[in-house]
Amino acid sequence: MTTRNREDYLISILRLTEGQSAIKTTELSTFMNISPASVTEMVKILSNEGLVEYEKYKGVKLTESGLHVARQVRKKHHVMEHFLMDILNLDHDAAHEEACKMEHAISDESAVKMCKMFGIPVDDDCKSCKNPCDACLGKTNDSSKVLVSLTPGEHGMISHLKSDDPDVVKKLISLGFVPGREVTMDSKISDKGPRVIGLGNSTVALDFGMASSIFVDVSS
Amino acid sequence: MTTRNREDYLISILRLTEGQSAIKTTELSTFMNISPASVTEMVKILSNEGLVEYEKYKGVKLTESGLHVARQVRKKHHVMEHFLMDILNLDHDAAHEEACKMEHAISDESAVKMCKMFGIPVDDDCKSCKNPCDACLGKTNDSSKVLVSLTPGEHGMISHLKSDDPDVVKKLISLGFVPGREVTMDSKISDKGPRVIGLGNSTVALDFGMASSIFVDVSS
DNA sequence: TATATAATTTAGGAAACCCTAAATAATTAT
DNA sequence: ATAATTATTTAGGGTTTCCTAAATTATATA
Repeated sequence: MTTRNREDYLISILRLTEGQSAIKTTELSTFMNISPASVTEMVKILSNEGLVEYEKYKGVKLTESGLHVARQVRKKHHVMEHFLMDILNLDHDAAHEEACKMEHAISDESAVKMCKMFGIPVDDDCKSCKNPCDACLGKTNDSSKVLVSLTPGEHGMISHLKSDDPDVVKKLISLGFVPGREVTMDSKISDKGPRVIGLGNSTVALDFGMASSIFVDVSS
Repeated sequence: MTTRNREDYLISILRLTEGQSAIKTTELSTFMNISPASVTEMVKILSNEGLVEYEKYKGVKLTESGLHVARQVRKKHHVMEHFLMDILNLDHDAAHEEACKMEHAISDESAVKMCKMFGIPVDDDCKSCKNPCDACLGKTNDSSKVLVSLTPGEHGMISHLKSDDPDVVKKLISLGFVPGREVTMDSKISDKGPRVIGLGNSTVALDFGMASSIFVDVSS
């Protein structure tokens, strides 16, 4: 069970070893603003716990398990920072500061859920991550699917419309595609082609762009 | 500057003194699952810092300033617990557990923002609080109006979200409707019909229910 | 009221981190 | 290659919290 402190050491080491293979304890000490002596002491402990590889006078680097822990924590940092900046509107410095505390308090599970919920973009951790979380892959928790992605026969209720072009939304509404209505995917010509959609008793054909602006909660 | 630990002591004392005026160190010890000796020791420290009143063999109670700190922390606990349960779908026990850690990591400011964001109902702390936060009063900013009530062309900043259905809030957040963001009422189909809303560069159509859960500070 | 029991506090110690100063190893310059 | 300099580690201490065992005070019983 790694403590807050140990986690801080690990992510700092991760940060500094990016690119290089190992760093000197003095570098770490400067980076973390902790005396060289304390760093040496801690690094020996982390080494005993199998989280880092350390050779006297040579340097430190993370082991596999240390890397795993560090990445986990850093991912938590990113999620929290995102939450604080984009949802609670803190400025970057304040968000970073606070995320440094939160990253140690949030559970793995909650962090993943938050990633999913906010559809957090790929963070650098996941570039080299063996099993990146959904969030890092760009998925979101929003259960609704874009209409174009439905297969013929699938149906559901329109949850919302979203487009960069206001005219598209208005046009859709004027066609009767309003949130709450039932739609069915009838058929499609091609992947990027128009879609034939069942809407109430009528059937409407929409081009790909329009159908990409409709989000539906699919019924099973 | 109170540490995590001290904060834990304070909220435990708050919890146990509710109703009574003072509690015995042994009670605290049982409640916190910490040895009586350690509690006595800590209580002396808290007393020196002016956070509790303590008389040997008599008992402990919070001072004004201790009460203030304890309430602040407990408010944070409630907000986090709410977030974890209603937004991230943790069950109560897990949420409580995790909130016990988060409550020490989140800043006062962020906690207030979260209260506002979720329009958290009055929590018991604020009943006797001298300056309860807006969120606790349930009065979410007089000046804010429900989004559905805006007339086309009106715009403003989202002040908070509030709905009886946690899924609605979640969905709104995942769509980008978070406090602080600018929204414009574009058009409405009918009184109880969906609304077309400008959000950043995109335009979204939401059904009446969703749009009724968004509160905005209208700009003049 | 005197004493047995229970509650509470003091004493002494341990673990996690931090620090400064002194010692030692590594590096650089002559 | 050797001395001077710099980097790193060891030594010795300090703080915060925790614990167990022993001492003390309060309470209850006879």
